[in-house]
This record gives sequence, C-alpha cells and structure tokens, in this order.
Amino acid sequence: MTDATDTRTPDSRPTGGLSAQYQPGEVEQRRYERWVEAGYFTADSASEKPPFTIVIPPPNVTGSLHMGHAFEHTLMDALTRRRRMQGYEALWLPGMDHAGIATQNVVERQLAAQSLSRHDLGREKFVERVWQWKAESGGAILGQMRRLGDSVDWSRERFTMDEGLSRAVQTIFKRLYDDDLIYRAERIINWCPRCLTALSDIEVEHTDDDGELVSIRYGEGANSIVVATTRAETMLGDTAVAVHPEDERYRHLIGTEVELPLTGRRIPIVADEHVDPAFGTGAVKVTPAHDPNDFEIGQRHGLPSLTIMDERAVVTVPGPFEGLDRYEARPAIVAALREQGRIVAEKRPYQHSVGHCARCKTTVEPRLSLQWFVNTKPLAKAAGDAVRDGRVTVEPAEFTKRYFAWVDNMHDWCISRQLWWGHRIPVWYGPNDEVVCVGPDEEPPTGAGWRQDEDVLDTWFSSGLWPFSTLGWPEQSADLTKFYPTSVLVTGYDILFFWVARMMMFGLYAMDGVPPFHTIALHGMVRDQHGKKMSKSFGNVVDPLDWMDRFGADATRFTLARGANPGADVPVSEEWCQGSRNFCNKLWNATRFALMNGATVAGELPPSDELSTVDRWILSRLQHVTAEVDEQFETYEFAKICDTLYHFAWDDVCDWYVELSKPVLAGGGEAADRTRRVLGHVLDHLLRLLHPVIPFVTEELWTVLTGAETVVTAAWPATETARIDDAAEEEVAALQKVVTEVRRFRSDQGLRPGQRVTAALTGLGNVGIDVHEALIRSLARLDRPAADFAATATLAVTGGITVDLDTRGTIDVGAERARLEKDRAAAEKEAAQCRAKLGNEAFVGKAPEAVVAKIKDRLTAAESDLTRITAALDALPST
RNA sequence: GGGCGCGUAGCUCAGUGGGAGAGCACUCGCCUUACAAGCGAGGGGUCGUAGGUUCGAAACCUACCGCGCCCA
Repeated sequence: MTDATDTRTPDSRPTGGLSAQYQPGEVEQRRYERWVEAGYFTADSASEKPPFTIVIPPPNVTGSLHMGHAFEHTLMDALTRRRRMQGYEALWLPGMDHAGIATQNVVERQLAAQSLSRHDLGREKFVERVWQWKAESGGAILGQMRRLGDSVDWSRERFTMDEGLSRAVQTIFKRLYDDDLIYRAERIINWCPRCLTALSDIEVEHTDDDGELVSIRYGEGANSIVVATTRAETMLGDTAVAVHPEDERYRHLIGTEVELPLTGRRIPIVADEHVDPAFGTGAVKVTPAHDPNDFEIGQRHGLPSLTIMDERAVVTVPGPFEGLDRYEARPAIVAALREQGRIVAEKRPYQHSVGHCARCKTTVEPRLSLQWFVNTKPLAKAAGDAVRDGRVTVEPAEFTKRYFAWVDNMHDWCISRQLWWGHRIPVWYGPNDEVVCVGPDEEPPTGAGWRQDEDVLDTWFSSGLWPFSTLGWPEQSADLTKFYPTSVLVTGYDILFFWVARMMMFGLYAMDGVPPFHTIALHGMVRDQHGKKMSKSFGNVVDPLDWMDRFGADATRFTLARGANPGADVPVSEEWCQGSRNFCNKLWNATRFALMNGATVAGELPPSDELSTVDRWILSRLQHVTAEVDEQFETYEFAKICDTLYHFAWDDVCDWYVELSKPVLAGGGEAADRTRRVLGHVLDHLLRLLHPVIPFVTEELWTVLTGAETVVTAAWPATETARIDDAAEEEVAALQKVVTEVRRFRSDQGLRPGQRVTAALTGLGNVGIDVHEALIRSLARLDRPAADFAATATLAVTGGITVDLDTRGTIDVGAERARLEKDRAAAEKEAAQCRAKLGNEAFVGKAPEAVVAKIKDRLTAAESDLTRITAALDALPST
C-alpha cells in the first residue's frame, strides 16, 4: 500500500507543471512501461494476501485488437485493478490460443502466393513455418493490449501450443480416453469442403438462405412416390424413401421398392416416425451419408450409407456427373430428371436454413467420416450441476436458462480436425489394428506398421483447459495452489457455449470437481451508435487504436465501460468517446485548480466538527459515492460505476464544491487551510475510485497531487460512515436551490454572468442556511442592498425563501411575467395533484403513513409557493 | 416451431409499486483569472397498444403489435 505522506509545501508545486489541456498520448506511453518495470502487475504465489485471479479469454494469435477486445479487457482490467488496490494478490493472466484453422489458413495463403501448398512442404516443415510466422507476425494484439493499459502479468503469458499447455492437453486426453469419455466413431459430422476439416456443431452458423425446393417422382405408375428436396444432387446417394407410418397416402407402399432415377438402383420405402407428413409431399428421400437426420433414419432401418462426394464436395459417382462440384451437379441432375419428366414441382427461391463454416463461411457438407468424439453426457451434467447448486453463478442471471438449455442437451463433441497446426491426437495405430493412447510421460510404440493419428484436436479442446493449464496443471504448482479456482470469468454471451461450457466440463473433471471460476460475468457485443452490429460490409467498424490515438486509451475505456450494462450490447460512437475525453480533461483541470490553490493530502483530515458545512457536505457525498461504487463493482454494473463517478466528479466536485471553495480559499486563514485539506482528500479518493477504469490520467494526476509513487497499488478507499452528514447535505441542497433560482432569473432577464445585482434575501433561516448568505451571494453574484434599494422583482424559492432583486429599473416585465406564470402553473398543478390524493379516502386510509405525510408536505410547500408567486405577479408593473 | 430478451426524450440507454431520469444532440446567454475538450439557463416524453390487479402502475399479471438474439 502506498500512503500519501507528502510533506512539501503547496507552494513548491503550484500546478505540478500541468498544461491547460490533458494530452493523453504523452502520458500513456510514459506510464505503461514504468508500471511493468516496477512489477506492479506481477503476482506472487507465495503471498499471504487473498488471491484474485482472472484468466484472459485467449485471443486468437492471428488477431489484432478490435473493439470487442478493448471492451472486454477494460472490464477485466477494472476488476483486477480494484482488487489489487483492495489488497488482493491480483493475477490477470494473459495469453493467446493457436487458432488451428485460422492460423493454418494464414500460412497457407502465404504459401499460395508462392504457388505452394502445405503438402509441398510436408507436415514437419509446414508446422515449422507456422511457428516462424508466429514469431514474426503473430500476437500483434499483445502490443495493443499494452496501449490499452491492461494490467496483466506478462511474466505468466501463455500460449496454447506451449510445452506446458500441450502437456496438459495430452494428459487430459489420456485420462478421458481411459475413462471411456473419448472415443472414435464413424458419424455424420459437419465438414468444411474449403478448410478440409471436420467442425463441431457450434462452429457451424445457420442462416436462412435462398435455395430451391424440387419435387421428384421416384418409381413408376401406382407405385411411384414424390419426394421434395433442397439438395437434388444428393439423390445419387439415396438408399431409401421414408414416410410416416400413419400416413394413409403411403401406407400401401411401405415395404415396397422403387427405382432410383439416373442410377437404376432399387431402394426401399420405409416407415419412420420422424418424418413430418405435413412437409412437402410427406415423403422424404434418405441419404444417410450426407444428412444427419437421414443418417439416423438409416441407422434405425439398417440402410447402407453411400458417400457420393469427396472431401471437396465433388461428385465421385461414376457416370455423367462425376467430377462436378455439388453446385454444378445440382442443376445438371435436375436437368436430367426434367428430361425424364420426373420433376413434379419446383420452387425458387425457397428459403431454408443452411449451415456455414464459422471461419470461412463456406456451406458445410454433412459428411460421414471416422472422427474422435468426447462423450459429453457426464461432463455436461456436472457442468450444469455446478450452476444448479450455486457453486458457480452466471451474471446476469437471465443467461442461466440458456446455459442449462445448452449443457443439458449437448451432443457429443467432435474434437478431431484434419489440420496440421494444433495438438496432434496422441493415439497410435498398430499393424494389427492395435490402438494405443499415449500419455505425456509414455513412449509411443515404435516399430514397423505403427503410426500416429494424423489429426489434431479442436482448438477449443486446449482452450477449455485454460483456467488451470496456464497455472501449471497437471503439476500441482504453486500457482495452481494459489490461484485456482479463478475468481471470475469475463466473456461475451456469444461464447457461453463455445468456451465457457468447455472450461466448466474440463475444470470440474480435471480439478476434482472444483469449478474453474465462481462467477461467469457475461457482457454483450460492441455495436455502433444505432445498435447495429459492427461489420466490414456495413462499413461501421471502429478501430480502438484509432480512438486511442485521437482521444486516449482512458477515453476509449471510459466510453466502453460507461455503456456496459450487464449482459447487454454496448453501442459506442465517436461523439461519446469525445465526451469521455472531455471528462478526462475535466479531471485534469480540477486537479490543476486544486494544485494552484494549494490542495494537499498532508496531515490528518480535520474532524467533522471543525469543518464547514460545505466541506462536510462533499465528504458526505464522497462516502455515498464510495459505497455505491463498491456495490456496483460487486454486481458488475460498470455503466453505473462510471455514471456515479462521472456525476460526482463533474456535478458535485467541479460545479459546486470547487465553486463554493473559491471564496473560502480566497479568504485565507485556517478555513482555507481546512478546505485545501478537504479538496486534496476528495480528489485523492476520487482519482483512486476512477483508477480501475481510467488508469492513465488518474495515475498522472494522483502522483502529482500526492507526491506518492503510484496509484496502482494505493489503497482502495473505504466508506467512512461517520462522515455521512444528512444535515450538511440538506443545507447544501437548499443553498443550491436558491442559487439556481437566481441564475434562472438572471438568464431569463438576459443579465450578463458578470453583472452584479443588488438583492435582499429573506427566509434563509427557515432552512438553516442564513449562515451561507455570503456563499450564495458569491455564486449568484448578488450585492448587499444599499440605502437606495428598491426591489423590481421577487423570486419565491421553495422553503419559504424570498429573493428581492433591484435591477435598477431594467426589468423585462414580459419575461418576468412569463416566468412567474409558468411557475404558478407548476405550483397549481402540484397543489391540485396533492389535494386530489389527500381527498381520496382510500389513499389516506391504505397508503403508508410516510407517503401520506410526504404528500401533505408537498401540498404545504406548493401552497406557500403559490401565495408568494401570486404576490410577485401582482407586484409587477402593468404594461 | 421452442426459448430468452427488448420496446421510456431526436439518438443511445438507466429507472422496476408512491413526485418521469442521464449522456449526446437541440435552443438562449457567456472567452466569469481550473477547464470553450468550458460555464450558466432552458425546451423536449399519452413510458409500444388494449385490458386487468392496486388507494396508487413506466414498473406486477394477461393478450396483442413491433424488434433482436439463441436453439431446432
């Protein structure tokens, strides 16, 4: 902890050398590397402090920082920085994943530029080449994270392909295999004919696309049957036609055979409950090797599966269609069928759901192939139970149902990928069909005929281990002991299924039932200012680096955090970022003012009974704000944290406290000394409270203000309830009301801000603020009445306060009459509403006493205002 | 088709039983010695529609309309 114990006299650093405007670029570059060098972000596993751990959702090694990262990192950094200040041993662990498909694509594209394919290099050389690429161009995002100010522990940076993490992958694979939770089977999987690999269900994105629905007649005469399909080309692989067993139209055909056109093959008509009689003709073609539903029908009826396309989705059936791509084959086959008079109906366009590769958007081809799977049933059950029994909470809670819906209906997970970049499956096949799964400390079998499985594992398989593999698992390392389980997982709701569920399953399995985190804090997606998704095709993508250049990292962070309502999407715009920059500048100038006026953090804060009402008021407000911010941090209400601090800083501190302090500071003496101490204290705490969200500007200002080393490790402010002072708050509120009312009059009358007006104030004692008359006069620029005082206007301020002003005859009677009439109307409306309520017996009888009393007070106040407003109106000279 | 959520000021969003709020935008007046990236003042909303519960509904219930997302 750093305690502020600066002993220099205020005069030795009038403005701390602060310029009139905040220049973020200059400050930020200077600060970050110093933080890292000082080791503030390096966690100590031997520490006695309670741990606070966040693992970064590992960005893709090929990626660069986009607004979504900037957003997510801002939230994680804010949480981590606060905990660090609170005295936790805070670890925010950075790293990246190897992004199998994406990275392989990048390097293959480079090779293609030299007219080479990965096969020209061979597996070993290719993988070498990828490592080389990573060393040269990978991880651009890591440098960008520094610009954003991420307080991550760089000494613990991890990469999913590192030796330790690879060992974790092999270890868990072996354990799952031995527990029969990993198996190899021939199944229909999602295949990307461009990436040439299998994909898991969640790597497929479904969209409604325009296609065609073609009805084809199979067979002849009375025994013919019409099927409807969106994929006519797959008919070459049909091995049956299916109808619903109850469907009267086709009952007589069940068990018969029809001839499959263009092939001469005869296929059976089978009855299956899963056929929807209402869809199309009620009869469906069955292509077990190219459709997941058909595959299941095939399984139920013992149908053969005919694969008719190769891995690039090119037809392989000998004949006229051989060598045609699936999209060339479709019209060719429809044409051939039409020639035979077999096309009964055609519908174009026909909208239907089509799956696409999440990585390259190519339409996936369901494909029958031999792959490795995780049996997710028991793992997913445990992952669901951990949330069900409250060991893990999802924030916001609305997402809990979605989480259950997913984990409770999870399909087995296809984990093999036909790639070279990734963790190779640790299974060897022997010459006599032996299958051996090899653990990390075991020697793979050698000798003739033994070969390792060619495939690698899904990237999510390794990132699912992230919360413990990065801490040293499977070794029981000091880090694992100290920092597992992690405290909170911060991530977007879009990868609840991709990643969160995987970590839950693996964490519970590998760590003896201890879930990888206590809290899952979900955030939304960053959108443009109209709530539209950012996309290149819309041209509405905003680059966070650009914002950081122009407005500063703090402004970028504040804009993102300020929009962060739990689980909700975050719209951002340049204008809002400008506003955030303005806020940083406001803090800058408030501190500048404080330094110019000798604000200090030296010595004890005077006891409340020695402080002025205004000093007690701002300290009281500070306590409320501190308590609110604490509560908002605990519930991940980042938008509210920002809002609370923004308004406290701008409205309470700058607009009122600083202005109210000016006459006190100018007056000198002990009163000024006390206010200098309070001003120093308030800014000190305000900057600490803001530091987690806007680390750079707060560091710069706080160190100048306090003379201490850094705010990064300064103690987080505690709420001092003894400083809460309701009386002071009420007095200042009353004072503000009078000042505002006078300013309103001045504005309506077109009086210049600097123009002094003579006025008599009466009734201040009603609300106990007669002692503040001088302050009120100072802020409202009112002179004391002289002998020739003659009021030309009267203001009625709620609370029974009256301000008589002498404008030396220059009163704009029209404007004043309009103002008073508006006030009278408002007061009349208020009084009428209150009277109506109080005249309602049911209300008086049933509403709580406090509510009734409040309405009575409001009525009294409104009637008092009304009397004085009416009098003022009557006193206006007639025009 | 199933599920979740949203509809509040021009825009983006808070507010979840007792006087309709914020930021930005807008209007008017100000270079007032911390800040024009600023200061002061102001205008602007039948809280999607229709019922219901209640002394009292933006909030709770029901239906409908519109929009978004996830899953099938």
